[in-house]
Amino acid sequence: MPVTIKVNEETFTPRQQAVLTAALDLLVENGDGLTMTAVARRASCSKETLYKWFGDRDGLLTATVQWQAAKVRMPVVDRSHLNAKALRLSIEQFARDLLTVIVGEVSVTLNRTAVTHAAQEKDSLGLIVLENGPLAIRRRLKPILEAGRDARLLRFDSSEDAYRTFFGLVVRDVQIRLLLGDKALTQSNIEANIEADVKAATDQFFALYGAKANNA
Amino acid sequence: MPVTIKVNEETFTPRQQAVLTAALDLLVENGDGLTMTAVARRASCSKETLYKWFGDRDGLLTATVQWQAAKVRMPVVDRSHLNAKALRLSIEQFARDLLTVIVGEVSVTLNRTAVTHAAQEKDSLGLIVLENGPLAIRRRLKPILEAGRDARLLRFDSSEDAYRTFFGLVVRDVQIRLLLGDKALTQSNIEANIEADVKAATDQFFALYGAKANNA
DNA sequence: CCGCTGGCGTACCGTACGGTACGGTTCTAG
DNA sequence: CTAGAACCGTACCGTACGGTACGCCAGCGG
Repeated sequence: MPVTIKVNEETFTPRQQAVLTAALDLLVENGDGLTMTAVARRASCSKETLYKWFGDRDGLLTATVQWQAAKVRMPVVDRSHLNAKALRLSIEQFARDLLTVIVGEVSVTLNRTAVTHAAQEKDSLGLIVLENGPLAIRRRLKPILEAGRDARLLRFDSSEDAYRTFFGLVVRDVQIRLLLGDKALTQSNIEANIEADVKAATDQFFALYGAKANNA
Repeated sequence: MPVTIKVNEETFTPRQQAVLTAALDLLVENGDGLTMTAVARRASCSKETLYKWFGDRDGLLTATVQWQAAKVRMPVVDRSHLNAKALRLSIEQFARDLLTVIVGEVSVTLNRTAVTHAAQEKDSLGLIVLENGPLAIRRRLKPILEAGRDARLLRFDSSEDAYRTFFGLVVRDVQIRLLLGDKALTQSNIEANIEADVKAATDQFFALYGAKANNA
């Protein structure tokens, strides 16, 4: 019952990772209709093993989400020599990574699962996704923004506000529409426009927070 | 089995509305742990009646979501005489309404339910929420934006892009964090800042799309 | 007063699924 | 070769819940 909280570098054996992969696949395919029996069959393992390793269904779900979420690694941009061009490229890269991740099928599935979970006062999954999603972005983006400000390339009072504006400009209504299953947003449809959207968002961000207003 | 699709003005009797209210209350309280038995008990009606009226569980859920979603009515702003001040007030009002709705407990619950539903290729609820949420905003906002453009108060190529930017600037990361159950966002916490956020978003929107850049 | 319809309450059924038990098999250690 | 651990496969149990059946009462037209 007291499932060992997998804090951070919980190392899963390859076999366990295979199980988690199977679980994730099932999650992506069948939505939250994830069955212990189904996972066991897909992973060619016994249910007893599942319970031995992960405690219960929630434990398996948590491990899966956590394990996958931790794999999303935003590239760290170096903020050593910051000129205008480098800053812009960094921001743009952030926007690109953010959009690419959010649009991905895995991300949509994970977010849906976490939201579902949060709808039953079991907020553990929600917190994990939150931590590895928006908050991770924030942690990584803020230093860059502040470096930009120190270099007089950006202008803002609160880096928190700047980050949230950035998030809004990039994500817009895409994520919620994907979560709600908007058929008008096909994968290919979005991916084709990612570059344009990234550029637009970056332009807008600099228009709002650039030290000198640039009317692109 | 063929649940009659409640297209639009499906008039529910007062008794039925009471049932739907009960269902909505349970949804808000217990998340998606909505049980037919629980609804019947709460509404003091029999399960048989529920099935007679709504067909099955999904039918009840759909009716509830649809009925509630339809109650969210954005005030229509008159776009007869558009000066800069009136336009700004309209936009601001939109931002305020949008944020207020999105932040509300009912909205969070409905969106969570719809997302959960969408996670099981049953996208009906997702479509309903989508239709009455983001898309409703879009339908109502676009004419105003275009009127603003025609009056040379706004400048943009695509009203679609302008709408989406507006959405992003207003909503930012608030909705997804609420859906994921972020404890740092308490109801009161947000509501206290709504006015400031609304003003900031409006300022930013006009900075990006105003005919003349105003450096507020 | 009689019968009928609508709806309440409850008991009931079937099933799906979380969780457990157990026999059989492979692998490793000594 | 033997003992034991790990694990697979499967059968099994308990329960929760969607959905149905039925008995009962209230209101109402005749």
